Amino acid sequence: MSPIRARRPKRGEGEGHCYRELRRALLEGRLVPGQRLVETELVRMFGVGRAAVRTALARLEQEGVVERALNRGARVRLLTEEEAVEILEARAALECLAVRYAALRARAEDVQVLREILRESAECARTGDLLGYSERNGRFHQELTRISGHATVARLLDSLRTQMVRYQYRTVMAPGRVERSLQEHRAIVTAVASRDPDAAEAAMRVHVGGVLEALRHVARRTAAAAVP
Amino acid sequence: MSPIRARRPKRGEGEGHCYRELRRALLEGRLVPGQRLVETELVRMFGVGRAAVRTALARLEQEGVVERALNRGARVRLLTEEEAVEILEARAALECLAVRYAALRARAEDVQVLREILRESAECARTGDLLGYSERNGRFHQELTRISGHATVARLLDSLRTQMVRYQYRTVMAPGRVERSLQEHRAIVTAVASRDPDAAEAAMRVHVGGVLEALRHVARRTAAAAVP
DNA sequence: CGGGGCATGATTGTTCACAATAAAGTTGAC
DNA sequence: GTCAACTTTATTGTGAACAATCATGCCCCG
Repeated sequence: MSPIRARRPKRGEGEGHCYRELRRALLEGRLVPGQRLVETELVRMFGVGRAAVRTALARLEQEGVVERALNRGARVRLLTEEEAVEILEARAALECLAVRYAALRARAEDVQVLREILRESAECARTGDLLGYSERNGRFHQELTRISGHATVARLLDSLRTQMVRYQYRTVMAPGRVERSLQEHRAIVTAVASRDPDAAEAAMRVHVGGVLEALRHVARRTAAAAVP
Repeated sequence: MSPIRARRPKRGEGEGHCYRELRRALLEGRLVPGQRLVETELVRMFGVGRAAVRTALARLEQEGVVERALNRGARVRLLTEEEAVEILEARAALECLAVRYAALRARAEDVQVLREILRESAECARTGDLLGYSERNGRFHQELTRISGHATVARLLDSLRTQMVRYQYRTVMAPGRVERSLQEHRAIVTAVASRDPDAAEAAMRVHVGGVLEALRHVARRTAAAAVP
């Protein structure tokens, strides 16, 4: 597919390299759900051995991003609407926990970073740059989990966010969703800045509730379009 | 180590077989944290190829049960007290979500199963069978997630519970913990039986709060014992 | 014209051998 | 006796070949 490949990775970093590259390709949308992942192709793409590709795929399967059928290879997992809702619900529960820790542990510079992302988000919202907003949205949540310092929740959230990649930017498409999302983000930052874990969790709960509603709305619209 | 091995698995089930067996050995305490997992030994133990062992280890690493260092192989991951607390917190958040769904979706027979586990737990508590109680405790939570019908949360909880295996039965050792745990379980079943998600979540929150406190207590005692 | 069986190709699961690396053990000098 | 450099050994990472399985296309028969 893409004959351009990075330099041949050294011994020992083959599997990790393949894993990270596959993950990035997924996040950047270069791999669409349902797409087959043929091992020999990945070998050519990443310049690693088949064993490395194989274990990387096993890891991605464990993570829930890829599904493998016996003797039939791996493909990018396709989420049903129910699964997307489930993942978002799990994310919600964990993001609430994370933001609580973030409020407890945020340093002044962390709040500065959040405010900067907020500023960029507002700019994107003003100019109608939905893709840019979606990217800032991702960065916002990622930054919050980083600030939380909660390694376990961070790991779980990272995995869940990767799985949601296909729906991520579709949820902000709902009319008026961007403005509400931005407001909700502001509320979260305010709570974190004042080191109030309860308020932070409450604000996050409102936010993820809004995202869930948006997702359900998008899903309904998609379903309606599919049955004319 | 254990030369007794199950029948040679057929083609295609090597990796899965190895993964499940390793996982079971971990849960049954036959593998202790810090223990090295030499690939050739596992090959002999499970009668599968080294490639299968390799990918199984990769999956277990992704799951957080095993850690691997470059060129130095895999070993059962050893949890610090902080990590144990983190995992328990993540579990708490997800168990609350799961029990909410369980309350919404429980059928009459599901409640019967829970009541039966409760009965057995009470018997164990009465006779002072801590190990038996710990096992019923595990079954109780597992059953709740099954009833929830929430596949995503079930998967995450399963993974987190596996990681906690070393601390699981130590938390119930705290004096008086068994009785409180049993009462809390009863409250959860009552809420689920009356299909009240809010009450179920609240009861679960109390329960996991108690477990967390017990863990912190045990950890403190262990730390005190380590520094005489 | 349609469908079942059969060859064919593509792709995966597995095995083996080999190179690379880190840990342990050994030797030797000071 | 101790420490450093070297050797040995155990174990992992990797590559290539082989076998098993699935998908595809074809042919022959009805």
